[in-house]
Amino acid sequence: MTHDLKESFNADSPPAPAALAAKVRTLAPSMTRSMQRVAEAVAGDPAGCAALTVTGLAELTGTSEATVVRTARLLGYPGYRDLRLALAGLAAHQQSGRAPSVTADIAVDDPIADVVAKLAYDEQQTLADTAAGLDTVQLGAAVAAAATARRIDIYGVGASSLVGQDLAQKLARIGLISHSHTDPHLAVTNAVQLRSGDVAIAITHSGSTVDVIEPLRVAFDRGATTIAITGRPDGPVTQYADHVLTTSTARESELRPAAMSSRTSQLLVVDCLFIGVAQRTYETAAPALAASYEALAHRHTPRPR
Amino acid sequence: MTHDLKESFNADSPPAPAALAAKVRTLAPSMTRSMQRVAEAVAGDPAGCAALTVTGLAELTGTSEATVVRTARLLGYPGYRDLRLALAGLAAHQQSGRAPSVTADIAVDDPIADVVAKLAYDEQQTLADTAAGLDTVQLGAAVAAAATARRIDIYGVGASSLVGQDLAQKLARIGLISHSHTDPHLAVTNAVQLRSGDVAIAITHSGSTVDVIEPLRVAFDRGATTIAITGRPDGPVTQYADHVLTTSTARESELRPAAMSSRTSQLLVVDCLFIGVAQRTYETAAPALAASYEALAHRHTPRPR
DNA sequence: AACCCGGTTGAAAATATCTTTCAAAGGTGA
DNA sequence: TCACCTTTGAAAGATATTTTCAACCGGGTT
Repeated sequence: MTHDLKESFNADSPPAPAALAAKVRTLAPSMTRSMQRVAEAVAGDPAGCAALTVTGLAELTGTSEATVVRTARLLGYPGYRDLRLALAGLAAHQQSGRAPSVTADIAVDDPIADVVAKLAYDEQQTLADTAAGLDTVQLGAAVAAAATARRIDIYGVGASSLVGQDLAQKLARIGLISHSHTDPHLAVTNAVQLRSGDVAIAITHSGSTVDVIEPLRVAFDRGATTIAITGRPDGPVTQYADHVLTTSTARESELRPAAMSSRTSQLLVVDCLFIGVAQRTYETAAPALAASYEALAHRHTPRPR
Repeated sequence: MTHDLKESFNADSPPAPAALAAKVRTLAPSMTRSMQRVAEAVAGDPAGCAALTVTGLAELTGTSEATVVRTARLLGYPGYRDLRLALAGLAAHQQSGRAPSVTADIAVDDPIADVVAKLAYDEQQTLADTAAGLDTVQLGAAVAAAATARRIDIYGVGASSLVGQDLAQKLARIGLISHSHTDPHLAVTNAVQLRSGDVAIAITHSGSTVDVIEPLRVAFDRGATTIAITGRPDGPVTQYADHVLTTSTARESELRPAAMSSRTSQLLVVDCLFIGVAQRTYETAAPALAASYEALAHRHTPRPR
């Protein structure tokens, strides 16, 4: 049983081409120590690792062949051989794209201009990783469910609540009935009302925020279609999710909390979800968008005289 | 002597990068019949061949393993294994050469994968534009004011309110007193309380949202340091702003409302502001960040696996 | 035509590489 | 502390690659 589950988790993400570094970061928390060492080596020097045999890589990382193979499996490849091929591809890919020098962590004494550059670069990277790692099949399924939903409930607390509100705002603009819940009690209270044909969306970076999992579980039990937007596709929240949308996990530093890049990543996913829904409900979405724009016009001062 | 030595001696030791097709053509005449068949297959479909084992390629070309290895040697690789790695790299390289179509607008009938790519690309572009257009002097001044402020009030409505909340959340995490106001009446009511040494931040993409301008004006009149984060540096809001931080305005389409990219841009500015403040208040910010992280830990379920 | 000979080819053995198994080491909670 | 579960690597087992070597082919000579 557990074995089957693991298998399906690995299988749902087909051999990644360029999203490897992102995937390593996403999966790192669920790895054991030695596997992390291997993953680190692989992400750090794809070209170098591509030149190594299992034995070589095992020695380099101070682990065993078995661990190397296990890591390759966790990253979604059938075995080390295939990981190695992907690595070679990645290396070639990196060769063409220039790697800028702003990759360093943000330090306390960085001048403000550096902060801007590094932050912008990091967020761009996060976007690229997220896009590369997003499962379009899952996304498509989520879009289909949301587009035809009777109502859409969204759960998120902390930084994720803002993402939930953003989505709710946008969905409301195209005439869909959606609500973002922040209060865990009210969220559960509302979730009880859901039934088949409704959609519930949980947003949690950690994948293990109880305040968000609980309402999603209730919605799941009531027969609603459930969607999880999380950075931990192996986290508890996915238990109750019909569709899982994975956000990327960027490296964080002391000054740059993880919330920052997870938010960027979540927003991209949410935007994609929104656009997808807008496409499917174009007939009603387009006029609704235009109308909401019109309605807001008088809230602005007439003209910059 | 500018001519590349490596290239002229390519037949010998160095493994070919991407010039494989050319090399095949050059060396074809000196190949035997079955080797030509192998070389042809390899040059014709690098990606496909990279997926095959020696035996597979031998069968595909109707030859033997030995011939495949011989061909690999002739092409300059130590053996088939290395040819295969090069092939994988070549395939990835070719793959990357096609992506200029993402610059187009998002259409109603775009497949979901295109939506993801275009959206990610657009938001990356927005980030780059914002970073390039941000006035670091103004930012520095804003940071200085915020870092020493008695309290920080933030005004934003609609999509911008989420950005304001995001900033308030983060500032709270490093121990600063800040509040994000959404209700225009309450915002004004609170603004009246401000005085010199306080900071007021208005966030509005259009630069002319009355609900946001009004409280900023009040704060300005009361002597607080005022900051405007806007996409229209010539808009009415800047009248009452001591420091103006400009966000970028990306082109929008019917399906992609301006709110999307303005939000991305605003968030980057807000993040920069936050990091800047965190740097200046590092002594208190660092422990506060750590503490808030600790406090949240128990809100997650203990074991993710 | 029959024969020889250098070059070409593939079957199978030899080797290298990858994968699986399994028991010991390490850690965790009762 | 002990029992239990997880993690780990050594070695056995399975595949893939390389090498070996004898058969084969084609053309020129007797």
